[in-house]
Parts: sequence; structure tokens; C-alpha cells
Amino acid sequence: MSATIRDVATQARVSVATASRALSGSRHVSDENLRRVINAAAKLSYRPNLVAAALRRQVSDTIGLVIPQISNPFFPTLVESIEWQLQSTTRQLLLCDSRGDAELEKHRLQVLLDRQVDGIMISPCDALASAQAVVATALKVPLVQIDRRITGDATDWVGVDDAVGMRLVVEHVASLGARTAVFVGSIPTNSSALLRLEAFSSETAGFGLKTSEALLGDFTAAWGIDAARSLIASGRLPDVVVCGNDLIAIGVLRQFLLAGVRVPETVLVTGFDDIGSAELSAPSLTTVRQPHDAIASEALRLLSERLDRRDGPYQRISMAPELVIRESTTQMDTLVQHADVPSQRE
Amino acid sequence: MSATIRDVATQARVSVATASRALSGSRHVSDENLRRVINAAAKLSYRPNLVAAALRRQVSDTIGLVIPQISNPFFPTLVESIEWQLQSTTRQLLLCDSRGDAELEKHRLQVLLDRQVDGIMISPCDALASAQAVVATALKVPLVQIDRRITGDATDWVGVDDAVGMRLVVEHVASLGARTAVFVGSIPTNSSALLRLEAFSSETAGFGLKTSEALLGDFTAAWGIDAARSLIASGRLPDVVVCGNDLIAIGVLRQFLLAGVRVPETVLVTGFDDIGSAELSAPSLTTVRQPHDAIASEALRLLSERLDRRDGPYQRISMAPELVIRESTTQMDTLVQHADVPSQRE
DNA sequence: CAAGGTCTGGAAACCGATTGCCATAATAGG
DNA sequence: CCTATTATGGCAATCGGTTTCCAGACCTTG
Repeated sequence: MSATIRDVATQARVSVATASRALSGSRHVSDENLRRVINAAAKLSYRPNLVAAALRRQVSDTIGLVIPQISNPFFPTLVESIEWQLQSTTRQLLLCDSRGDAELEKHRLQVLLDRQVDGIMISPCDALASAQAVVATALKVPLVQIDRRITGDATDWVGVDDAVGMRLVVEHVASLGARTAVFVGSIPTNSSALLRLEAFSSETAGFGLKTSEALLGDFTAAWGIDAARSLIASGRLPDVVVCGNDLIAIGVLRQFLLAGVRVPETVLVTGFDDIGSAELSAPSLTTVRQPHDAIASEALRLLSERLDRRDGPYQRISMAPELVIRESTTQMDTLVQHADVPSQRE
Repeated sequence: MSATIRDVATQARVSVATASRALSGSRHVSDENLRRVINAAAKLSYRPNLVAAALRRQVSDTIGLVIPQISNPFFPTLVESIEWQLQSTTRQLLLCDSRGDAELEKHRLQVLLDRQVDGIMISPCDALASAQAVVATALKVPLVQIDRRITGDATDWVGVDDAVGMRLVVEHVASLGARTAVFVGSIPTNSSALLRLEAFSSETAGFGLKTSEALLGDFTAAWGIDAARSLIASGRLPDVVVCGNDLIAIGVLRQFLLAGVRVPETVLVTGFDDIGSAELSAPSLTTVRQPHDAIASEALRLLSERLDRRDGPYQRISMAPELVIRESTTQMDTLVQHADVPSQRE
């Protein structure tokens, strides 16, 4: 097997304590011994066993990340930011996908605790059903919620300001002259779904837009397609379809295209998140850009603060998002080319 | 702090050995003692420290996964499959993103080894530059390459059969009457890029398609956009643009749409991978579907086989993909609606 | 009834690091 | 010159489990 610190110590003719100190620099050792230990370690290609170190130090240099679904394209970008920023520390990421199932999520949290993670970042899949487990976990280990959060204010949280994002959207479409709007979102079991829905209601009221009943499903393109189909079937399209996230919006765009409903000429469409395909859809999608990097770095900052001070008041950091205006709310030259295509509906 | 097995033993009035055996079931203990240990553990809400167990058992129940880039939408689906299948074992996933950088990748592998992972799954970012580190790592721990692989046959591998996939594509477009084809792919630094490029050449030759020089960049939509722009600028569009992956194809579609080049009427476009947005693009994309779940389960099977038998011949498992025919190579009713739009070219 | 086997429990070693504590040497201060 | 302080090294405890080894009880079997 591979060399242990005992082998290094023997080879360097010093005690294990000295070898350990020389390698970790935790205390000063004489130049002579330092040199011998370094050489011995190199000669044996010594690599410290991090499991053993974790056991003794009671610090695993590992943080757990629990997300609802990695295949929802919003999360990979977030994971990427987190993973990248972690990489500059010595910490490593233990990834868990809860599949949107609070029971499974609870189990995952338990396993992370058993593995002695130093901290946990979680985007709880359900504002209510996740609450108990998240709170219980937060009592045992530094925990920061990210993006989504449970109801109540039991832990640190960092995410986008959904209300501001929705305001930007509504303000924008109102300025384009939209008078009627409909919200296509997700059933509000998680905080993002709920906050966006609420913000849509209050902002449309504020800007004097007429709304009809929101269509609620889940955060998938498939639901966007269904919703668009019902809207078309209802025979009354609003001026703007405001979607709860980009996936839904892309589904809506897709279905409108198939049905010959022209976007943005006949109806405007907006999304939320700014996932990669938002700028590649046809038409490209006006949406609210989430500041992943900033969210990731704030989350890590909160986590390390908690490591230093386990008590202290909880913080909620909501980051202002940015509106990205694209074709789905703009008359573009290229789309004008198709202006002679007969519209399916008035 | 939380209870240890010593506390449980004391509470149950048995030795730690008995407590351990009762809880793990590694040896039979009397009904009476079993009952007492179970009760004591429940009473103290005992949870075993998995770090300690890992140190003693020399098994961490952790496997490392190294991928080139989590934000490339192909990988999240793969990660999801792996993570999900792992979940039914007791193992956990340590995720590493190499950012397409062989040096970083090497460092990540080293850290995984230091953490005593039981096995590693890696999609090497560079067929040549990754080779040394991958081979060296495979000597120390069971390792299976997944999707991409290094040149040479040093380790187990499981992935899609790129050649078959490309044959399906070429066969399909040839059957639609395409006579000229151009490949838009990635510079062949990784195996997927190389194998698809090579297969394109041989299959087009086999089916008697004329090709012009391949356009090579990277596996991004941005490159697809660039490539499409050059194709248009060159003034001679082929009958079909075969792309190295879906992201590129989506970029190509996007640029063609902007430029008024009609797909599939004027030119056919195909992708590879079948990422989520392939069926949502406009037009939806004909592509080659990767069997993620099968790849993931085979990879895990190979890994456990290696855990049992460290030696033994290396296996390469290539899974046959499936062709998914969509609008980008089919005349669809909805697109016929636009038939009166003047074509931009000839 | 003796000899061998099976079953169960406990003491202690062990995994591989880190670190508290003590001993010794060297240096400084009075 | 003697004491106080600092620098350095090593022994051994420790983290929290698992597992080896041994002992004693009980059971078979010839």
C-alpha cells in the first residue's frame, strides 16, 4: 500500500509528531529535520490520508450540496459556480439530488451529517415539507439555503430577489404597452414558485395590468407546452405571457411557434433565470438573469461565517437580478422578414 | 456532541464490540443484547460516524466523478443517472469539474485519491493530455472512463458508440436525398470529437456523400453560430450540416434562422446527444440519443467488478445509440405554413 | 465422560493522522 | 552563575468506529 506518515518518520529518522509538524507547518521544526522530512516524503511519494486527518481534526473539509434536480438547467450553472469557488479552498463537494422528494431529501441530509460534512448548502425542494429536516439539520451543522428556501426564517439564505425580478419584467412589458397578462408558473410548493407568483400579482396590480387566472404546473418545458395549448384553446391570448422560469417559457414559445402564434408580434413572452438556451430559442427569450457567481460566493461566505460563529442572527441575502431583453419582447429585424406569413389568429 | 458507539454500549450495558456487531449485523448477537443495543441506540439517537468507519474499514463508500464541464447540458443528465443509481447503494458522489483543463483534472484526481475514494468515474477532458494522470490513477484505484476516453486502452470504458451514431445520421440524411454534407464539430482533442469526426468521414464516403472541409471549434452553441455564419458567407450551403453535438447544432439552427436559411427545406441539420433542448429548438433537432441510464449503470457495474477483481482484462463497452428524427430533417406541416417566405438563397 | 466444535461476549489492537504534554537544550535576563 | 523563557523533539493519547483474538459456555458425538 501507499506510505503513511509513520513510514515518512522512519525514513527521515524523526518521530511521527515531527513529521506531521514538518508537513503541516503547524509548529516550527528545525531546518535539518524539515529538510529530512520533506525529502523522505518526496522519496516515498507520501500523500496524507485525508480520512484519518478528518477523523482526528473533526473537520472533513467537505461540504454537502443538496439540490432538487440537477437536470433542471438552472442548477448546473449554480453547481459550477459553487464547485469552482470551492476548488480554491481545500474543500470538496458532496453532491446530492433530492429529485424533488422531501423524504429523499431528508435522508440525504442525514447521510451528509453522518459523513461529518463541515457545512451544507441546500435548495429545499418544498417550502413546507422540507422545513422540519432543514431546521433540524441546521441545528447540527452550518447550513445555508440557496435559491429556494423553506417558509419561516430559520437559517441563512441567499438567492435572487424574485420580487425585484418580477417587477423588472412587468415594468418592461408595461412600458411596451401590454395591458393584459397571464402568469404561467409552477404550483407554489417551493419558495421560488410562490414568490414569483405573488410578485406577479402585486406588480401587475401596481402597473395596472389586467390578469386572468394563473396557470400553474411545474417548472418544465412540457408544462409550458401544455399551458400554451390551453391558452390558445381558450381563444383569448393576453398581451404577455409571463413565465415562472425559462423552461416553461421555452415550452410556451415552442407551442406558440407550432400553432402559428407570433411572438413578439401577437403576444410577448418572458422567462426567469436566464439559462443557456434562453438566448438560443426562437425567438430568443427576454428573461431575468440570476447572478449565480454572486449567489455562490455569498453562500460560501455565509457558510464560513457560520463556521466561525455558530450562533449569531440569521441572514437573508437577496441579490438583485438583471433584466435581459431579447426578441421575445422586441420587434427584431429578422422577424420582420416573416411579417408576410399569414398569422393563424388575428 | 452526538453519541458515539461507546455511549450506546454503556447505555446498553454491553461492550463496544457487541454494540458494533449488533448494529452492523456483522456477527450474531443474542436476542437480549440485540434488543438492548437497538433501544440504547434509539434512545441516544445514535448515528455512526462514517469517517471513523471509513478509516478502519479502508472503504469510504464514496466514488469520485470527474467531468469536463457540468454546464454542458449533456453531463447533468449523466450525473443525474449516476447519482440516482448510486443512491440505492450506500455510496456517495464526490463531484469534480475539470473545466476542460488537464492540469486541473490531474489535481482533482489526486485529491480524490487522498480522500480514499473507492472508485473513480471520469470523462477525460483531453484524449492525450489526460492520459498520464488517468493511467496513473487507474493503477491505484478502480477507475472507469465514461463517455470520453483517453487514447490507448488502459482502463475500462463505457460510452456511446459514436461510429454507429454517426452512421445512423448519415444513412438517414442520405435516404432523404442529401448529396453534400459538411461537418461542424469540435477540434478533436477529446475522443468524442475525434471519433465523430472520423466516423463522419468514413460514413459519408460509404454512402457516397460529397463533403467539404470540416469546420472545427468547440462543443458550444457559440461555435455553432460562428460556423453557420461562415457557411453562409461562403455562399455554398451543403444539403446537410452534420454537427458534432446538439449545442453546436442549436447554434447553427439559430444562426440559420436569423439569416433566413430555411431548415429543413434548404438545408438539413443534425446534432448528437439529444439534450433536453433538442426537441424544443425551432425547428426541433434530429439527433442521436445517448442512453445515459444504460451508460451509468454499466459504468457502476464495471466499477464494482473492478472492486472485486482488481486485475482482469479491461473492458470497453460501447452502447448503441438511437436516432431521433425531428423537424430539422423532416418536412413538417407547421413549417409548410412558411413555404411562401422567400428563400434567402438560390 | 472426554474431545472437539459452535456460539457469544469482551479486551484490546487497529486504521492514520493530529496534538497535548512533558523533557531537554539553548538562550536570555538579573 | 542561577533562574526564567523559548525552541524543539518525542511519547502517547485521541478521534470513533471495526475486527482479531481469546475465553468461557454450551452442545455433539463416539
